[in-house]
Amino acid sequence: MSIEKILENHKLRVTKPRQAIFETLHGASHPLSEVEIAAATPTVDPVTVYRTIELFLKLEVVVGVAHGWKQRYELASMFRPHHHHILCSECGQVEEIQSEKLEQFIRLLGNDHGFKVTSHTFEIAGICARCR
Amino acid sequence: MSIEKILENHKLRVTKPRQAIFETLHGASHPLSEVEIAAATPTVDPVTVYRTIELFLKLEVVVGVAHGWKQRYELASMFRPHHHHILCSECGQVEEIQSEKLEQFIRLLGNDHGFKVTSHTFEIAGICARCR
DNA sequence: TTACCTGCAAATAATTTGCATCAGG
DNA sequence: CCTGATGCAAATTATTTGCAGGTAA
Repeated sequence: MSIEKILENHKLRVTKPRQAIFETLHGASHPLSEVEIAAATPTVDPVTVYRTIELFLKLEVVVGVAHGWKQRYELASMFRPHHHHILCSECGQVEEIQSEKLEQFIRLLGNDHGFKVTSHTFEIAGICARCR
Repeated sequence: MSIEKILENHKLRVTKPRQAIFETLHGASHPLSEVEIAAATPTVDPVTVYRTIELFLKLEVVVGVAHGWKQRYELASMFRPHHHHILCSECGQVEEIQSEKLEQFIRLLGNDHGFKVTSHTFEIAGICARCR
């Protein structure tokens, strides 16, 4: 599924700025703030960055990520393999977690509250086998 | 463990503004932004709110919570029964989730990777019953 | 007393809004 | 075309900084 297809599906226009902002996010190795996105996409007016990120959030093309004091943004799982992380607080080692059981559990949890789950954030910290 | 004790343990001063901001967070039924905290604590200068939230984050008295477009803050689990949030991306409504099954699931997931789980972050977003 | 904190003022930066124009379909 | 999207300007709001005075320990 491409960003162009998604825009078309929602009867929205495929424009240069939207593609440029998508490319910036696609090339990023870590989540970015709006200001960083604007700085990395100088051909696009910062105002348009705000409007586009808001749009991308609605379309679930990007997701917000807690980043200490502030919030940052990265492409949603649709554009990256969906996974979570488990971090060793001793040695800093990070492992990826993929668990269909977990994903299913989360959907059910939402159902219990009458919600249709569209996204989630999930990270674990602990002590890895070697550090114990 | 009280906020006063924590401040003392870190050789920091127990002041009215810090207690007032703590009380605001303690009385809140959902995560608040800095501006909301400032508005709910009119006896304290907004500048002090910023400085205090930053301090509380360092002391892990509060934690950041992703809230759609922006970031909000609430007391850390030490001060509240452990829970997570489910957010309606339409109307912004927030509900708390408490599920011992989920907590257990997370511990098992860590075990699978050889980790002893010490903490985790978990938030869901979706569309609530009313907005559907 | 004596640092640490706070409030105030003011600078800076972030975000939103209105509107004329542009361009995708 | 014709409507949605963009850029520009400008307003508004959020956040940071410096400093003088206040207050907890």
